[in-house]
Amino acid sequence: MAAQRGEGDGVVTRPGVAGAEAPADVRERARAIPEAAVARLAVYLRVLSGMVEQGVTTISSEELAGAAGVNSAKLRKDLSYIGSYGTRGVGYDVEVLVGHIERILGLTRKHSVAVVGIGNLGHALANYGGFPSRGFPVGALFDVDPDLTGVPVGGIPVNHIDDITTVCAEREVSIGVIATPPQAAQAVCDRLVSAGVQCILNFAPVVLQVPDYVEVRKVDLAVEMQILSFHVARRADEAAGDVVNGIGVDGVVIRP
Amino acid sequence: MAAQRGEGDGVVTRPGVAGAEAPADVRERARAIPEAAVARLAVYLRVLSGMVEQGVTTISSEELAGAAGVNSAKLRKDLSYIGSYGTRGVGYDVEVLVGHIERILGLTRKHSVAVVGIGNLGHALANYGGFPSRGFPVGALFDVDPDLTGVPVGGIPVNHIDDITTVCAEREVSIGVIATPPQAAQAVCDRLVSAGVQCILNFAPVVLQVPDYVEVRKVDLAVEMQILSFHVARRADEAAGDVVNGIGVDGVVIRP
DNA sequence: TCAACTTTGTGCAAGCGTTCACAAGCGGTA
DNA sequence: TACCGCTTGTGAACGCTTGCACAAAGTTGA
Ligand SMILES: NC(=O)c1ccc[n+]([C@@H]2O[C@H](COP(=O)([O-])OP(=O)(O)OC[C@H]3O[C@@H](n4cnc5c(N)ncnc54)[C@H](O)[C@@H]3O)[C@@H](O)[C@H]2O)c1
Ligand SMILES: NC(=O)c1ccc[n+]([C@@H]2O[C@H](COP(=O)([O-])OP(=O)(O)OC[C@H]3O[C@@H](n4cnc5c(N)ncnc54)[C@H](O)[C@@H]3O)[C@@H](O)[C@H]2O)c1
Repeated sequence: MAAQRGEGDGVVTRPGVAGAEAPADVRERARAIPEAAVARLAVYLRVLSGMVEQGVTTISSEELAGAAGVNSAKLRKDLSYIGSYGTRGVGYDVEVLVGHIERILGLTRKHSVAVVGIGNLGHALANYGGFPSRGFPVGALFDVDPDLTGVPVGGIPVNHIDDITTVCAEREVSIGVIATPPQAAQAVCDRLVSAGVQCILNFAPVVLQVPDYVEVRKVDLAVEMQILSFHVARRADEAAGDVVNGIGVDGVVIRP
Repeated sequence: MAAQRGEGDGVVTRPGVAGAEAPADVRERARAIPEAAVARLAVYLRVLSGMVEQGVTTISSEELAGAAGVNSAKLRKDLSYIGSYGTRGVGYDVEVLVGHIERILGLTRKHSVAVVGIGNLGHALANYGGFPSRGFPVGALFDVDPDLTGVPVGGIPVNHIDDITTVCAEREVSIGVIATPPQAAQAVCDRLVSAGVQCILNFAPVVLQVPDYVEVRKVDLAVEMQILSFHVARRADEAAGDVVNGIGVDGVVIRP
């Protein structure tokens, strides 16, 4: 399960075969893009979309890198994974770049999203306008609570969880979002998988067990905060330590 | 900004000095823990807390790794960053491990959280019981909307954003959560920073500019979905490609 | 047309993080 | 006590990621 990812990523591009047909080239290239670069490409896309709205037509790696908060060399390398679409001495055509990133990220088709668990968080997600506008229309909502079934949230009526298989099939759901209490998460996950959903975004603080072919990403806000907490603690320790060791005692506060 | 991190992390443990005082040892060790390991430690902590509740007293690296969804060697290495608290031939004492991870993550003190932007998402966050129970009491809520000021959400009355400096100081806020529309995010961030907040969790889809000493973590759900989308697309391409290339045509579907 | 200037795309080396594999250490047993 | 089996802790190798630095390739202006 963990092996699966390393396996897939490491093999890279079947070197010799290359050459002729463009589609194969694109395909092979897509396979070789490091996960970390994919995440950044999505960020570049967001920044570039903003640029388009501001009427910017051309942008240099330096400018885009600044706006995206990364090093320009890294940005160029990331873009090089998807092809050579820049013009030396000029920069990148914003719309062209948007098109290519969208293609690589598979955004040429819309991905219908199902939210399961229409509580506090589920309501916020269902009402959020940011998903449809970025290629992810919310296509279905599910909850176990019979009082909720039929009630429209964000314009979509809630279905009962028991209908998950048929509804997901009908509406061609490709991404499932789990926003149920942790106790229910694994069961919901299993039902999503049986319904044919292969991509899951999980907000419940539990580690989901899924078959190899299912991709799970988790968002655990408490973990995020704990990482922040670690940095605070480390910084406090550092400061304390430096004072104790007599380093930096001269009134120069380290990271004020 | 980037240089700063490498500097701090690389130096590692001033080897000779070791021995005597435990606190220095702990401090030096904390400095050397890789970011990726910190994120996983937070996950181990969550799993271990569950174990405590189930009455489990001892756990092997293999079991814990399974429950946390990682490789057992990685888990042991992660734990080794914080010290040697296992017993060979037996495993780890769950409570002891919980204590040490909490200490390393700085969870021995509570971190008061301020949520800014009490809209859809802000309401969900304010009502969420998962933060206080994991060491992050919500201490303040802010919004620009005058109709909201004074209204209690999740038991805490909303303050006006203009009072952010005084209120944050009073309540010793150490983590700021930004849940405003993207246009307002940078301004809110600046105000949080002026108010002395050094850790920020950002839900708005914008890249925040902050001074070096401020730690920002972002949660962009559309980016998460786009990463999932990439994998779907890649998988589709792979399947198509393999058929085209005549590889795997023998009816064996790759990742069905 | 040519030279000066700008910016991309990438080879390469260094740094991190992951994984393997096994010696060291502990508890239990005879 | 001496041995056995189990599990930790970690050195070392590997592979991914980052950042540097520069040739290649384009534009601009004379
Ligand atoms: N609210 C937040 O801000 C927040 C933040 C981070 C993580 N989370 C996590 O997100 C999840 C949801 O949080 P919440 O605050 O919205 O909880 P909630 O209790 O408000 O909502 C949970 C919803 O899930 C439904 N549900 C329960 N079992 C179900 C099942 N088997 N199938 C379908 N629906 C089911 C419930 O009826 C309820 O409507 C939790 O796991 C929580 O830990 C929430
Ligand atoms: N709702 C979601 O599920 C969701 C998901 C992902 C990301 N986000 C992001 O989170 C943010 C909030 O989303 P939302 O759906 O809650 O939006 P919302 O419009 O419901 O709420 C935004 C709130 O911020 C307040 N606000 C505006 N300007 C402010 C300022 N300068 N200072 C303080 N408060 C201010 C508004 O009064 C409002 O109450 C957005 O950036 C959105 O992109 C939301």
